[in-house]
Amino acid sequence: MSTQSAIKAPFDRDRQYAAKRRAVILSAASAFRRRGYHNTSMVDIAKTLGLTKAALYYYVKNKEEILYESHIMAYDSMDEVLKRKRADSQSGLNYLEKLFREFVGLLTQSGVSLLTDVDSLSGEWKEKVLSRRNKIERRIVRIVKDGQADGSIRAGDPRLHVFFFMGALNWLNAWFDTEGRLKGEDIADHFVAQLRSGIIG
Amino acid sequence: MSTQSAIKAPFDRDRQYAAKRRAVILSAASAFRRRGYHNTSMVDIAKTLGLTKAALYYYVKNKEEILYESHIMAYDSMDEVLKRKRADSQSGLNYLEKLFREFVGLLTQSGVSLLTDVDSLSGEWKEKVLSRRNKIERRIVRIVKDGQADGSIRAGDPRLHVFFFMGALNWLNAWFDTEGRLKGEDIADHFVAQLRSGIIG
DNA sequence: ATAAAATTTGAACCTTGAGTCAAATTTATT
DNA sequence: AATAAATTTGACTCAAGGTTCAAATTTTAT
Repeated sequence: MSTQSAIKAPFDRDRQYAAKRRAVILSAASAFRRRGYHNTSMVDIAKTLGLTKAALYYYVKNKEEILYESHIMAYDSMDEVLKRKRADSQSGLNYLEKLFREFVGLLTQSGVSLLTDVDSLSGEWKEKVLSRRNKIERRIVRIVKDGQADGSIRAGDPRLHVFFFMGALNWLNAWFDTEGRLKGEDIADHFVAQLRSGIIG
Repeated sequence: MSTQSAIKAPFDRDRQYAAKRRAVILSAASAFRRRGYHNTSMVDIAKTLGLTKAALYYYVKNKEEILYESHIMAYDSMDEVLKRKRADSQSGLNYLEKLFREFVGLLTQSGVSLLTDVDSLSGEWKEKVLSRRNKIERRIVRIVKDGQADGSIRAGDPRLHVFFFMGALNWLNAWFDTEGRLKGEDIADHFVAQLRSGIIG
């Protein structure tokens, strides 16, 4: 046990730390989504976790970093979906449907939130977040274009197609209530259907 | 002129005052939409109008009142559209298309903004704004139901139909740039088409 | 059991920005 | 031109909340 733990112990420590840091960010992100960034104080975030304001600074440089990391986490999740679903694309439309369903799942099942408070980030951080968002948006636009090429998606400015249903996604984020009677699966079904018939070729 | 102006003068004063107050709110609303409520200071608002922070308080009780009034103005505009378009409804779908086009017009042509910072309002004010929003939402849900009854709109939870395309509207509000190359009319055409095919019966 | 490292805290500090107010300035009235 | 009313301002107060840090506490390793 001694040689083992000598190696594992610091590793576990790091894992503990990382897990706690992650918890801080996830908890904060959820509050940001519900109440907004500026309506959520560091004290609020700390209290939710049973900590003191000061303790947060052991895990995080400042409040802005929390906001930044919540954005990054959301985009990481989306990237993961993008990557995971890449293989099985029958047609552009089919690919898009699958993606959209997964995205709705992220927002309703997992605790992922798309945040809108990008303007509360400064300089560098803001740029990074915006560039991540643009990257994803461009990838989706690309898929729409492919769908238009293979005839599965109807003509029209692909960016406008994307803006339309991405708006639905962002708005979902604002009204969806985990406790509510509407179940995530049902919403996904409905949204995918509406996406599909809205852009089918 | 003397008897006339004796009557008109105070009236004109009031009009001046009201016009200026309105300018304060519109200008602030535009800033709120772009940068967010909390990222816009009273000094910012004042500077845009060539005034000093203190002068704003001659027109407005406090910052929150500005946010409240911007919300109300937006909903007034939407109510006006709702009322104006009521008469000529062929079918539920047709009515909805017209409404949606007008709404897109409000956001792209007129300076109207749908704001999301409801949580920065307190108690009474928050309730009033939410009740206005719900009222409009219910009216639109009602139209969708009518459309389902007359067969012009396809089945499915009407609230989800509404959430979907209202999301597009709210999101439009976030990305649309008055200076950009996309013209309001084109967006309206595209969005109406997508709305239509997304929910047609 | 003890020392070292990790974690958390209480009590301050500091900055930002909202709101106030008496005085100054501008505009309207006679 | 003089006066009154309306409008704007500069200088200030004040509270909220983010951030810091030395000390206290808890956890881990020997």
